Order: sequence, then C-alpha cells, then structure tokens
Amino acid sequence: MKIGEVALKAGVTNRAIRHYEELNLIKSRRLSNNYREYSKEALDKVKFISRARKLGFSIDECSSLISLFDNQRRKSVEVRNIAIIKNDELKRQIQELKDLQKSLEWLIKKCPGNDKPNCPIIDELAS
Amino acid sequence: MKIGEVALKAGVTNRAIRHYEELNLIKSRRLSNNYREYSKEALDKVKFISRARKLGFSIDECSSLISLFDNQRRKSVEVRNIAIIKNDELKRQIQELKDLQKSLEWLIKKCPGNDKPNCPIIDELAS
DNA sequence: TATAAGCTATACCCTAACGTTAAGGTCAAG
DNA sequence: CTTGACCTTAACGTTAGGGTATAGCTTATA
Repeated sequence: MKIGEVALKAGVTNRAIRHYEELNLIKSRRLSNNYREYSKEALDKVKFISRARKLGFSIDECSSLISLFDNQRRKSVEVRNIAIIKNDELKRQIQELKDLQKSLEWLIKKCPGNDKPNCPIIDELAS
Repeated sequence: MKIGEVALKAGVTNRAIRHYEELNLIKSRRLSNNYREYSKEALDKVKFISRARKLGFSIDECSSLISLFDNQRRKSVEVRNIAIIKNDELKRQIQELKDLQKSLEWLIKKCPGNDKPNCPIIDELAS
C-alpha cells in the first residue's frame, strides 16, 4: 500500500512516516513510479511507533522498542526497563508541572483582575 | 554593567541574555569597545524574564508580560488573563501526562520482567 | 613590557519531531 | 485535455537557547 493509506490506517501524517523512514525505523520499497510501497508489517510498525509516541516514548526509545519487537529472543526485562525509566521521567515531569501550576494558581487568586494597574502577578515576577 | 554581571545577578547565561536582546525583549547600549552595557532596569527585566520562564511562560508570553510590566496604565485583568490561559494549559498538560503515566505503570506491572520474550508491553504496542 | 588569563564580540551549527511551503511528477476521471 | 487527488524531494521554520570557533579587549602577573 502507498503512504497515504498507511498514514490513514496508522493515524499519523505522511510526513511523519517519511520521517520515521529517514531515521530507519521503517522501510519501504519503491514502485516503478517511485512511489513508496509498504508491506503490512511496515504498517504494523508505524502503528507501533504511533502508540509508543502517544505513551511518551521518544523516537530514539521507539527505535529501541522496535528492535525488541523484532527480536524474537528478547527478554521482557529489557522492555520493562525502558518503560520503567520512562515512567520515572513522567512522574518527575508531572511533579514539576504540578508545582508550577500551583504557584501560578496562587498568583491568579491574588490578582484582582480589574481595570487598575496594580497586579500581584507582575509584582511577583518583578520582585 | 556588562553582560557577565547581569547574567550572574539574574541567574541566566550570557547567551540567554543576547538571545532575549535579539528578540527585542531587552535593550542595551554599547560601550566604546563594543561591549554591551546594561542599566539596572535591563537587569530587572532579565530577572523578570527568568522568573516568568521558570513559571512556564514562553518567550512570546514573556514578551507580552514585559509590555504590561512596562505599561503603567495596564489593567491587572490583562495580566490575569495571560496567567489563566497558561494555568489551563498546565492543567491540561498535567492531566495528559498523568493518564500516560498510569497507562505505562499498568503495563509495567503486567510485565514479568524476566529472560523470556513474552511481554505485555510489546503486545500492547503491537495490538 | 610581554604574556597569559579572563571577558566580550559575532557567527554558525545543533537539538526533537515533525510542519510547512515550494515546485513538480503521476494517475484516473470527466 | 484538464482538473484534482495523490505522490516526490528539498529545504526552511519551529523553541529556547547550548556549544564551538575565532578574534578583539582588558586586566593581572612575571
């Protein structure tokens, strides 16, 4: 199948697929008119990448995961380790954002939000 | 004062200051040797930007905030609106990350993490 | 006074993961 | 024959600076 169909079925853009191909995460052969032709396995990989990306994995991590996906002699602990690292990163990132959001919320509550110039948010940033 | 002193006092790099200047967030005059010379007001603005960045505001948003900071006839509601938008963005982003993290955690729990190839994480991504 | 250390300048390349033109080739339908 | 949908490559834009190279200026030390 051609790139548009793969994109549609995997729920990503044509550009993303070409990008993954540039990075050697997937492969295609060429038709006589130079159009890319993808196998069902390639489509599956694009779907795999799409899901992994949505789970927060970077392209680099997706690359590792695909190698494991391809490797029938993989050890599940290898996959699990990648996931654990990502999970820890996510937890840390969430906490950072929560702290920020709380600070911002606090400032918003203190701001009268009227027509006058006096503003605790500006004051805090300028302090 | 020169760029190094401003950087030190504001807790940012020289490069960041030059970057802010390129984007017209701050200004400097030049000494006879072409070195940048900053006023105390400029230092205050760099500090302002630094704090705003740490609160999650983009450079573009910092630019708007500085305009309001400079404007003595600003309305606090304008500042508040920018902060509210950012706060909403943060909340949404946090929720997304939380959902991701929960999904990942669930998969990690289901994975045996041993020497065998069978892996629910891979299975899920490939499903 | 000469030299080294330290600060400053401009300028170009790099990051992540594509988005977005630009400019053009291919193919089926009307 | 033309229109429109789909495909191609190439290359710049995005975010917020970091890193590096090269060179000029300043200051402290030998």
